[in-house]
Amino acid sequence: MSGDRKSSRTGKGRPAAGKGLRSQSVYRALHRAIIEQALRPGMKLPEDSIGEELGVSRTLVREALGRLAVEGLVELKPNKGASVSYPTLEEARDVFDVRRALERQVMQTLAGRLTAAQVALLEKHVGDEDVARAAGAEGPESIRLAGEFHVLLAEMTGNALLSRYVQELCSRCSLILALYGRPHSSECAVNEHRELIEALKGRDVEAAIRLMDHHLDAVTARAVLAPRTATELRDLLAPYALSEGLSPP
Amino acid sequence: MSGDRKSSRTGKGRPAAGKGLRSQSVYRALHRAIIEQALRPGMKLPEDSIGEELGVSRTLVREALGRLAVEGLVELKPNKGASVSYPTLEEARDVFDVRRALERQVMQTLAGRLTAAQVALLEKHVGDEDVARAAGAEGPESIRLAGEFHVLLAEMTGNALLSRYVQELCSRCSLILALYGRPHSSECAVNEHRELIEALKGRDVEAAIRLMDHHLDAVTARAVLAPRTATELRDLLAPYALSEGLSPP
DNA sequence: CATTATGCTATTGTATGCAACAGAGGAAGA
DNA sequence: TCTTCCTCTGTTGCATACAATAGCATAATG
Repeated sequence: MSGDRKSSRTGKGRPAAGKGLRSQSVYRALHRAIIEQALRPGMKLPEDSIGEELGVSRTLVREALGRLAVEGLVELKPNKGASVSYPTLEEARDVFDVRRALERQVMQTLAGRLTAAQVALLEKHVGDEDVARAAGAEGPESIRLAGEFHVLLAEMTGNALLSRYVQELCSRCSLILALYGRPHSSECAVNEHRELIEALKGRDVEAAIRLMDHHLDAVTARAVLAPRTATELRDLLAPYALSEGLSPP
Repeated sequence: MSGDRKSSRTGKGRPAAGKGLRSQSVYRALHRAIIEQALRPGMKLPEDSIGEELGVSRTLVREALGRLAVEGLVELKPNKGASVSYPTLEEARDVFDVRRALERQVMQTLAGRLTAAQVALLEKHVGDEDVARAAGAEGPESIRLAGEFHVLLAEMTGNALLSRYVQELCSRCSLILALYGRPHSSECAVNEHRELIEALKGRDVEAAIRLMDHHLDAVTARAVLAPRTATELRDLLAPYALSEGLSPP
């Protein structure tokens, strides 16, 4: 009953409910820049420079930064300005926990209710994922596409709010994977996405939910989220230690 | 393991991660005004007037409105300004669906892990709810307190993000209940909250989750969310028709 | 030499000014 | 009378200007 009640087309045409035209543009530009790691975590984001670079005033940059801060992609310290978020391991786990909860809801809503067109769209998307993985190895492009698959699913529920939240969470996950992800992190994700589609075709809701749980477990496991609470510096240096053949006691 | 890992005190001390000082004040003022229905749904919110009323410039009002828009409390149409959100029934259902998913996660995290202090805090809160219901009948105050109970629970998970989302959703639910709620809508909520606390004391996670599901079902049912998809005007006029003894064909 | 005081600079916080757009109301024409 | 166009007002979109704060370098002092 709720398979595609709104605009089911998951495409671009936003519901137009937004703010100023150019403000939105700045927001999107920064968003993409962060997700694709042109702007790396921790990097400072001065209003002046950005505005100058994008040809707009501080006002619009400020507005965009504010929104990005609400969504957790940038950190905004009073009188100290904005910087690209540098999520801690704790925050990373929080994000994944919430994401699991919401994606379960997605599966519950979608299982056994996908139209043929929707299935086709999803399959086309995993095709794109395959291409991206084959071509650009597993750069930011792969991470972005993997996230978009989940956003696509969420949008198909017809629940705009659910969709917005999943999108937000996927953005943050991109950041997190970029920070803590091991090389080859999105390696087998594509196959898992195919399995998800298969599960959704059937009517076994429980199975679909379990599969999504496993998928997200796998994604989490591929990141370095396994280590127990350790001081931030340790987390930061561990990869370098390993790559140099050093082993911390 | 994640019962109270951060600041466990659910009290006031915000993590200080915010923007300008006065901007925040404007935001909070408007937020409260909306939740407590001083500003009713659909009401226009001109930047000038509000700024004048609060003694600040349009800039800060604009910033606050932007944030409120992201959180779904105000609607922001380009070149037409802001107004208090007037959620449709569809949107209301969306909100409740997402809320259910997240509050399940809350129960799962919390069941059997509450400290004595946390239990005491929760019980004190339901006490306040009782007082409010007895005194002010069931005005906005009751609705606000009912929402705060759930926020309190979410904060006890130690998951800041989960907490933020639940807070956002509860705010929207306040709006929704104010719009579509029947009289006496929060009537038995207090007892249900007590039952939730009892369930959390035990270790039966499944039972706790089921109870929360039932509670939210009940809350939803108390609103007018039952009627099937109907034209907006109809929803709007139905209560008036009933109160006048008229029955639409 | 260490330490504290102090002015400078760079960046944010806030207010205001100007241009653009939407909508209401009236005037002109059919 | 009805329609159409136009002006006119109120409000937003965006840019700029000013005030305030943080951090740093430097200098003064024990």
